Amino acid sequence: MLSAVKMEGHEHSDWSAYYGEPECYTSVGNMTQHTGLGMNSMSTYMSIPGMTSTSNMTSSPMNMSYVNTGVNHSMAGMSPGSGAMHGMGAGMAGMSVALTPNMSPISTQSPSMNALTSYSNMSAMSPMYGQSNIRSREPKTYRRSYTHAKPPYSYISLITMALQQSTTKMLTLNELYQWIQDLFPFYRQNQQRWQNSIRHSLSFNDCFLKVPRSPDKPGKGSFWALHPDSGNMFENGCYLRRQKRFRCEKDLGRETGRKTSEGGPNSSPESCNSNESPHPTPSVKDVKRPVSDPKPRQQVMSPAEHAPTPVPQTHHLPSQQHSVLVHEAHLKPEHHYSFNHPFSINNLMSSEQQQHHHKMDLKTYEQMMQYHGYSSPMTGALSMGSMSTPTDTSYYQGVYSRPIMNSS
DNA sequence: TGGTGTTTAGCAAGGT
DNA sequence: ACCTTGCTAAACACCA
Repeated sequence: MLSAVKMEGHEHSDWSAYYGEPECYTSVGNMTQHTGLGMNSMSTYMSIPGMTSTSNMTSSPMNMSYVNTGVNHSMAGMSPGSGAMHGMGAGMAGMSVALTPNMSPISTQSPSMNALTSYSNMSAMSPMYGQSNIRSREPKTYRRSYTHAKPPYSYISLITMALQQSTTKMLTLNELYQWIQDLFPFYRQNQQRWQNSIRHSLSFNDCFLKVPRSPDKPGKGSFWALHPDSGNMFENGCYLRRQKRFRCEKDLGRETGRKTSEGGPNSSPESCNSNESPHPTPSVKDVKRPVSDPKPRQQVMSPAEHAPTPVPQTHHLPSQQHSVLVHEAHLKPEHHYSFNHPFSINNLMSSEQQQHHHKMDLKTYEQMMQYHGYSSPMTGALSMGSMSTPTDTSYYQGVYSRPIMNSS
């Protein structure tokens, strides 16, 4: 299963270079101290001696622990009884089960802290996270900065997650940057490198659509959204690697003669967008893509063609564009994030946050659907919990027991 | 001028 | 071996 996942293998040297000290990349469902909700699932991305991915994945109710094998270091960073885990409440019972016996000191003594502990390292690298009160104890336990731990997600995954987490399902490039950096401190370094890759991914992959800004929302850069048909890119909600690359259906029809998946002489400008939007008028920019381009840029939605939506926005993005996406998402419901795969975004984000935003989005969605004359229940892009702003989504803040939103 | 967006190219890794 | 996916670098154009 995980063998199908490319685990940043080319960066193995990077990993091993960091393995001098404990390291554990973990994503958890909910780390807030006030609730046990959402702890039924969790994913761990850690390097643990003597652990194999297969051995981990079998017995765990969470179905996985992502483990780097062959790494010889201790779990010192997950020191049992660490004060960093103060306030971590119940509801994390499922976590310890996923750990192998050699992690028993942790799991037995404090099951609720297993996968969290090492993530506390991240508080050391950012003033923002360093403010966490749970960080105040045993500082020397957290020596290794998590900026070194590259998330197991591909850039496409990260973009997809960010977009899906967005209330409006659209983000500007800068917001994407911010979301990724907020969630993964690894990406606070070498920005030129990965941001270039992000831009490349956005432009290159059919699954991402560029949504121009509306005239009343001037600013730099367009919005980026997920293609409404791209819902199956990450089967079972696993964001590690796409099962299959999404390509525009119309392009696919023309790409029979394409030599490789990356480019072809047959991507005509009028494909793809023409029937996905009720008003298929591509912007000027999108019709200029060369014939050999792998991804014709006609997929851009023109904001002027979409009726404004009198829906209260929980995000700062243009409402009419939001409505467009919701509309299209409604036509092509996405289900891929309804799964609870360990590497799904559901596990990356606080489930409580998701629930909260789910409610918000549901309300918004219903209003929107009313406006547009739709009446179907929420099954599309808004069906997943979403976040208002990237700053709200900081995974680590959730880890650090920061009271999140509705702590009722 | 810097950010954004597009395109090309090379490479690595995994799957068939 | 070949194909596909993903990452990275780089060049270039456009625009606020």
